[in-house]
Amino acid sequence: MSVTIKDVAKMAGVSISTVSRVINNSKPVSNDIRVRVTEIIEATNYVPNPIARSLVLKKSNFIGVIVPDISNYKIGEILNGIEEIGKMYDYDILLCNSYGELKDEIKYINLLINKQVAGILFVSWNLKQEAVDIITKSNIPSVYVSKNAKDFDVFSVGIDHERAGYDVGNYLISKKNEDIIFMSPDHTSQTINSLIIDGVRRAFKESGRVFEENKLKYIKADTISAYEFIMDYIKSGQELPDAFFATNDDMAAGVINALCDNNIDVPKTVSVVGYDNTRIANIIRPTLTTVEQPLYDIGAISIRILIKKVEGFEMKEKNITLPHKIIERQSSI
Amino acid sequence: MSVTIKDVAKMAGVSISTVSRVINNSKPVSNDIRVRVTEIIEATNYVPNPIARSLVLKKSNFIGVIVPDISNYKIGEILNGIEEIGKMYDYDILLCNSYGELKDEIKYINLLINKQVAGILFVSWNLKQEAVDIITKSNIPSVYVSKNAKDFDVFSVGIDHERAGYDVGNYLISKKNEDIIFMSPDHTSQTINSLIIDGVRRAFKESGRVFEENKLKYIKADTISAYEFIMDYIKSGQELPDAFFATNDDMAAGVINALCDNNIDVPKTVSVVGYDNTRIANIIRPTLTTVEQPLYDIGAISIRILIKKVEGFEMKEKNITLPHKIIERQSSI
DNA sequence: ATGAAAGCGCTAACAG
DNA sequence: CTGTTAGCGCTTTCAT
Repeated sequence: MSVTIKDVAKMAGVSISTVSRVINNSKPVSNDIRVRVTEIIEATNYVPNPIARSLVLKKSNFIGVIVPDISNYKIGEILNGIEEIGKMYDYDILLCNSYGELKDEIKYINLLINKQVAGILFVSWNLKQEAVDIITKSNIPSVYVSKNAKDFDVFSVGIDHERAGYDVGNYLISKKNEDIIFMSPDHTSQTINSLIIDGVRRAFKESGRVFEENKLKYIKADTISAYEFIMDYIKSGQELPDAFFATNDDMAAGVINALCDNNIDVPKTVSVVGYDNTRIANIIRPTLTTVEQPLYDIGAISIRILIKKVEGFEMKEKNITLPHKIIERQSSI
Repeated sequence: MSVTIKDVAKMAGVSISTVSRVINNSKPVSNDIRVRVTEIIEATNYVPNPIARSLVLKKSNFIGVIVPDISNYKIGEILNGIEEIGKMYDYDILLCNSYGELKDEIKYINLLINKQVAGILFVSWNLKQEAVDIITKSNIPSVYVSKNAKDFDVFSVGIDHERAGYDVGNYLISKKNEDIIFMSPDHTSQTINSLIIDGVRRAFKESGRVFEENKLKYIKADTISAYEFIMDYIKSGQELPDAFFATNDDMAAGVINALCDNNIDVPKTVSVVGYDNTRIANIIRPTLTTVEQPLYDIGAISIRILIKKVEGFEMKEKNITLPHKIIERQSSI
């Protein structure tokens, strides 16, 4: 059915080795033969069978990408970068969705190793030693995207969440907010959220403030939960703080909605700051001050590094930190 | 390095064909041998090399998925369904992002054919004959997800946008909205948007109303453009309609924001209805009445059908239409 | 510079 | 039921 190297060889009146040589430029071939073979390749639309090639080379041009949730906005942006740059360098993306479960992460790592992917790009909410170990042992080049990747001896790309938290802390302080309430979905260490809060703590410390632990509230990471938290807060009759800082935009949106539903002026009475700069930040009223991460670039750079590693370049820098940015909008003053 | 079928055969003291037979259950094998081989396979952690298998079978267990935009919310949800069900049946997803460009769609189709994927799942905003032709000619099983897939002789999964538009039309009419303005991003035929509007037209016709073409406004499909359209509309002093229907939630959000910024009560003065039921619909105030599509299911069912085709089942129904639903929220009354 | 031949790991006749 | 053998399409020694 489709044309093979044999067909090309026959048509050109040469051996298949010669055809292989002109395809891969692996050994000198006399000029007239090279031209003839090339012509035939073009005429027949011949494309080498990548599977056969993989079999003998023991290496595919697949890059296995494991992500924790395809439909997540942030992951989607990162994947856009990965896919675009990957294709640019002629690598194909083998996509695995782990749903953030270590069990599935490991399952997919093994699957990718078995498929002899050229490289593994591992995106995780929370990197675990076990996953790193399996990948490392396989000797397959790998790059990690995870907020805690720097805790491991691996190549990684990301932003400095502690620093971002620090920046938000300083921003809030500079705006003369005395009483600030922090909303974060969890208190286990090593999550993005706790890194952000760590940064805030540092900002507080540096400006001689005390970070009161009871100002840190653990709320589920969605709009509804944040909304209800604020409703309860108001109902309880406690005094409002000068500002709320939620570690993701969804929560911040819930805060704004609850405040507005109680006719509390945002930002005049209370400022609200989010994190992630999702589409919602621009749509909600008042629009949301938040922290932007270069998601597309995280994807693009991580795969670029991975491909360099795959192709044998020595990389010096192991951890690439990309810049974040506070986007100031209407919700803070 | 890794253990092959040869190693297993040697260890079991049988031929490689026998090992192959127990792996694939392709031919009867005596029980004791089967047990012995199985034990060795487990002990050695042997996994057949999928590349070698693909080479001889001329067929991989990859399913090529071409999507128009990974980071798009709707695509992400569909991909979730595709990935999850695909993995469940042991197929791997080869992801290609076409950015909706026919040129790239074709490039990736050819790439997937060359990779000998087992099947192609083609997701497109707007299916073109040329793409269909190439896939069809390759004889690779395929399933399409595109609002205009039904215009071609292919297997497809989706919702009936015309019918959804019809339902929205009837919904709006039943709510006693006399004057309605429709906002849609384009007027080229065969887009989702025009299908929706076609449905509205039918609803109008059936209830004896005239669909006035000047009530249909072509606006760019983003929040800002819709916002500005409404601002201009109000500034121009024209009378407000009873309702706005935008063919996506982002636009509807812009409408709501503009209306609210002008102190126009939604829904008491004007109702607003969107389309897609994105996260924004629940976050914006007032929350948005909109049309929900079963995105995850579209992905899940389309790949399920594709896999059945790949595995040789005869499918009778070519076009699967999944149910949509109007989600009534605060923005309409 | 070129060709013949071996072999990557596996499946599928074919023979027994 | 089991083993032998011939490839799948390609790369890569090893000769020439």
